Amino acid sequence: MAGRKRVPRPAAGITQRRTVTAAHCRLCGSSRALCHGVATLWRMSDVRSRIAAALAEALREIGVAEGVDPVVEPSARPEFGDFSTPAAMASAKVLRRSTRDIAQQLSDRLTAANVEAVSAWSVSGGFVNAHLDAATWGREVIDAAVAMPGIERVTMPEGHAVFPGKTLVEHTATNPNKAAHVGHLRNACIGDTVARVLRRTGHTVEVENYIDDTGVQVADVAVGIRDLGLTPLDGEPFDQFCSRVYVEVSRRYEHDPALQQQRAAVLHDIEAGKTDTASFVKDIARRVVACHLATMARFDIRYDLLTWESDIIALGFWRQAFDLLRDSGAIAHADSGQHAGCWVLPPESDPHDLDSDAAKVLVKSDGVATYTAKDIAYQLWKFGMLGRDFQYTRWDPGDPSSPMTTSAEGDSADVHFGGAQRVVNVIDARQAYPQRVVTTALRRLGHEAAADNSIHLAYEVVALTPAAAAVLGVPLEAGREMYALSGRRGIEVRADDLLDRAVQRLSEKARDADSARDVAAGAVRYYLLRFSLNQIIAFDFDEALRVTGDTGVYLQNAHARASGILRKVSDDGIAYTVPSSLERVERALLHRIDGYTWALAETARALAPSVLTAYAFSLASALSDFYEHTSPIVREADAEVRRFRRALVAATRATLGDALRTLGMAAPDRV
RNA sequence: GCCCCCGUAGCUCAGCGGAUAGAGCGGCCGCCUUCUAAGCGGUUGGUCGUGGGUUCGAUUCCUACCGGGGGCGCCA
Repeated sequence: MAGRKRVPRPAAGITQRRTVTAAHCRLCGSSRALCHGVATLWRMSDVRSRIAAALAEALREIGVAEGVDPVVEPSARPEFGDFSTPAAMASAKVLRRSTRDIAQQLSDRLTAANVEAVSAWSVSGGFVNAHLDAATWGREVIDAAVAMPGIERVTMPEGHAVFPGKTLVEHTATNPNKAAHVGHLRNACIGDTVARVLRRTGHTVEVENYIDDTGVQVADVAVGIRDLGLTPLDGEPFDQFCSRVYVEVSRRYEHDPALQQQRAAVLHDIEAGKTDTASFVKDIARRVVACHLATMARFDIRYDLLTWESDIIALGFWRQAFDLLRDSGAIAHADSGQHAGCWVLPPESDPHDLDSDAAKVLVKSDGVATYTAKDIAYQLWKFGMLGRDFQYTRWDPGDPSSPMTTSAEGDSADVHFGGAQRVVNVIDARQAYPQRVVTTALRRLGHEAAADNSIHLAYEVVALTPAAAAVLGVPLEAGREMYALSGRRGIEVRADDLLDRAVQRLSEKARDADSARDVAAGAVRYYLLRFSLNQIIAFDFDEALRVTGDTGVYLQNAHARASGILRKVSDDGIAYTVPSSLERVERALLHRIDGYTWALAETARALAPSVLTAYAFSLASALSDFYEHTSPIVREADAEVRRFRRALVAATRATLGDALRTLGMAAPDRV
């Protein structure tokens, strides 16, 4: 590459289409050769993108475009300016010249580039720093933020691409045999937030909730109700009743192993298509799913489609997948060895070793397909590679806002699901191995792109601190730091109960019941989202229900505070101007607002909700800092200052509101 | 045995190659006749598990250990 091609710098606000030039796609991670047609819509409306583009050009001019990334970051400290780049230090090595000379050279070229809203460049300690013209930059940031609520998608900044085609997100997938607990809720909050973030950044998204209504867990409950005659207590919600049955049946298995034959009989009846047993089990599952949907709706979590495992079986999806796998040689029948009589998928390391410990049995010697087998069929369907489709009906025909649901019968030619180009499965980290088997199967079938775009969005579990375990009456063991949740043993914090407790806590100070409910749901969501995905959440009641500091309550309160200011300070209808000299807290707040699209883009790229929670907290903190360290706007005598600060608060409110809604939280104007 | 995750302040966690390692909670001291004190300021508190290595630069990347958790089923 000549490295001389001039890239025209578009004026602010101009939208351009261009192809990503990095060696690897930042979205899918594959090399450019494998990543087909990913294009990015970028708008040079933010200074940071403009600086990065100008820097890239400057690096080309000094001949290091290949070896040095045009990294531009917010300056570590205000005295270093507004944005800084360490590119000179990296260039020094390539050019074998002094950092200081190169920094000065870059600074000179950047000065000559006349980047809009940059007033000066400086060099300090190897960094080249941009100093912004507050009046120009501030107006840009505020205007973009205030306009944001009206635009359908937030524009991705420089270097961030939108994945083309449909992304299918599967989450929740709680077994339909018990009430959802806080672990299931973590899954649902992650999945729901990822879907919201992708939609907000311009992606096409479909959300599915997989219902395992043919597994052992629901069979356990069927045994408890049908064979043991367990009945609900007066007023006991059906999902909680099932939780109790599940624990009771599991307890009885230990004393009465013969009881497990009852479960085997139930599973056998389902497999054989014996309709009275199947409909009995399906009825249990339906009623529990109704409870799960109600629970999740309290957190504003909804689905486009409920996918029933029984439909995958009834419609012969596995049979179809099996034929594809067998005909392609991806799986083979083991005639001898430890897997004799089974159809197995050989390990990644050796596509022919049927006897390996790492080989995965997909069809047991009794002819029954394993769970992972059905998951392969489902994954193929998700990518539209099965050549078959479900029938669909409305979950609640009387409620158009209820999800669609798969069905084995009926006629629904007008609706279509699946056929995605990318699949995100939100499943806890313990299931990494079977998820890997699924992608291996796709690869063996020759579906390389689908395998590459099959994302197991793994997250660690929620566990109990000793304090939380004690609250639940779990016997403590000396030196033990974590206690696992277990629906089977009844060790759990139910999602509904946790929310009830949060509502109760907030009712003390909330203006009314609706407000307490909204803020409580947001607070619980925030708590479950703020940990990075590979961190086990050490669940603690005091921490989860806390209302001060780094909490959802603080964020929502900050939004209400901004709304309150806007109510009190009337808009006089005269256009604001940004002063050329800003207060420390004003500049800091503008920087946080300016950083929103970057935080959102990074969240979408990494599929990491905690990036967005951390951003939202930093924005709310910046607002508090501003609020506490400037005099009340409502009493501000200088009309220009008043108009500017009002606009600044309006921009903050718009941005924080957008962030909260993208996190699935309410953005209340009063609390 | 092999694989994955975690180890940063008393506690819970951010920080995914750049400038003096941050936040919340807890402790201590302050601030409500001022747009919501669910707030703010100050203070206390860290050999970033340990040893090597790569680099101009490492909490961040590599490697070997140590400690904790999880996974390696003809369960889901």
